[in-house]
Amino acid sequence: MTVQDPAPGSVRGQYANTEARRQQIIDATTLVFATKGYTGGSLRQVAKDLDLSITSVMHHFPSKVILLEAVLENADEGAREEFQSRTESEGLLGGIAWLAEYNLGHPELLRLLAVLGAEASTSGHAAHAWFHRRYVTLRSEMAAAVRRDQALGRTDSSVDPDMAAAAVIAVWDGLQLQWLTDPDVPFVPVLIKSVGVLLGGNEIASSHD
Amino acid sequence: MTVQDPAPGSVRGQYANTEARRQQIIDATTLVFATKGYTGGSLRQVAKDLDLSITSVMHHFPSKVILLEAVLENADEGAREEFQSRTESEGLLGGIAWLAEYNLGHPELLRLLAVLGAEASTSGHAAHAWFHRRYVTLRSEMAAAVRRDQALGRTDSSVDPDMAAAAVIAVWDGLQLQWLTDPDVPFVPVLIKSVGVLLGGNEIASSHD
DNA sequence: GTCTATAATGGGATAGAC
DNA sequence: GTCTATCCCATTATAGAC
Repeated sequence: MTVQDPAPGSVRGQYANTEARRQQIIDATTLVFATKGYTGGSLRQVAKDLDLSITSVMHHFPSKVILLEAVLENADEGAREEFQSRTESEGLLGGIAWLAEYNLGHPELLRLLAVLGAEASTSGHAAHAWFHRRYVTLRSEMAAAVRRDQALGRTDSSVDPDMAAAAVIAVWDGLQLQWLTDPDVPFVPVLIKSVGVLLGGNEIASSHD
Repeated sequence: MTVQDPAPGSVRGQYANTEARRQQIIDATTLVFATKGYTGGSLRQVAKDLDLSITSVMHHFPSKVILLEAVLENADEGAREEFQSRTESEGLLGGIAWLAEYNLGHPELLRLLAVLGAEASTSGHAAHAWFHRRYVTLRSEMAAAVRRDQALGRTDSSVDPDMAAAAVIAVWDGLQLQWLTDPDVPFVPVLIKSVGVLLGGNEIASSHD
């Protein structure tokens, strides 16, 4: 039982403000970490962007690491559910096509995950465990989607689901990085085409030509 | 004409030491930047690792940015030539297979490029131009290799060289990141398989099964 | 070519007033 | 919940001794 768990019927009183502030801080920090990284980004910058004092920021998030975790959770939640439902109804390729388009509208989240993901690849990093777990989950979810598509006859059964999952996530990450570095790179078309090829089908390739 | 360009016949005298020191500093900095990033890495740490004073380091590299550029050049030079010659003689897939194995022995360089590449995706970063140029060059070299393979009949002619180049680089970068985060990920097999599929051939797939 | 010393700036975190 | 003030440590960079 905590203050985040008010009695039923409560309007949360003063805590409504707190929730709004927390979200403001998370949003501002997302931008800062996305451009400077975790080690390079500063709470001072976050506070300045929000016209707050650094102590106010630290009132809501007692340490920089705790703020980092909140930022990561927030970044990943956004499109997860919609992606899952699209993947189930339209197949993996359909889900990916939707999410790719969605991502184009949120470059700061992409950059955040790219920058922090690379930074956190060293085992000592504050966010290493989070990203490790994220990749494991992502690969297994995507492999499951491939198997489902195979069972439904939407994907060639000769494809190895685990290999395909790792490869699809890899092209995705890699193309995003190229696009973030150079916005002229045709992110979505190349991704769709590549995923189509990796999943063993070329129906999409022909419908795209 | 600079001090790095001594008269013919010269033994370089005292400059031999300088060259060795420069390389030591570059190597140490590579490790530091690879784990902490550019903004997060410090010259203090570099100096400490080498048992030098920070001013000695800054004597050889007047600023942190200049040191960064030296580190990047050094990181990328290593295997470039061998990769090119392998690609010409054995085809793109052969070159990639060799380089992938080579890279497994130099995780710190991979991590450096991954961390800095993501960090430098924002246009204001000190190394942004370097990575932008690197991607452009890489894509065009790889597209040329695909065209050469196609002319020699080593690769399906229906493959779009530019798309394939971007996709191959992407799987590569993406798989490396997964492998850096989790060494259990079977980097080389998945890469070879994926590149084979992306290049339109499945001869390798069958020889691998 | 390498050192000590120092400057000026910016980092995370804490204490206590209101 | 937000503030001011403060602590202590790390950063890049420069000047000058040897």
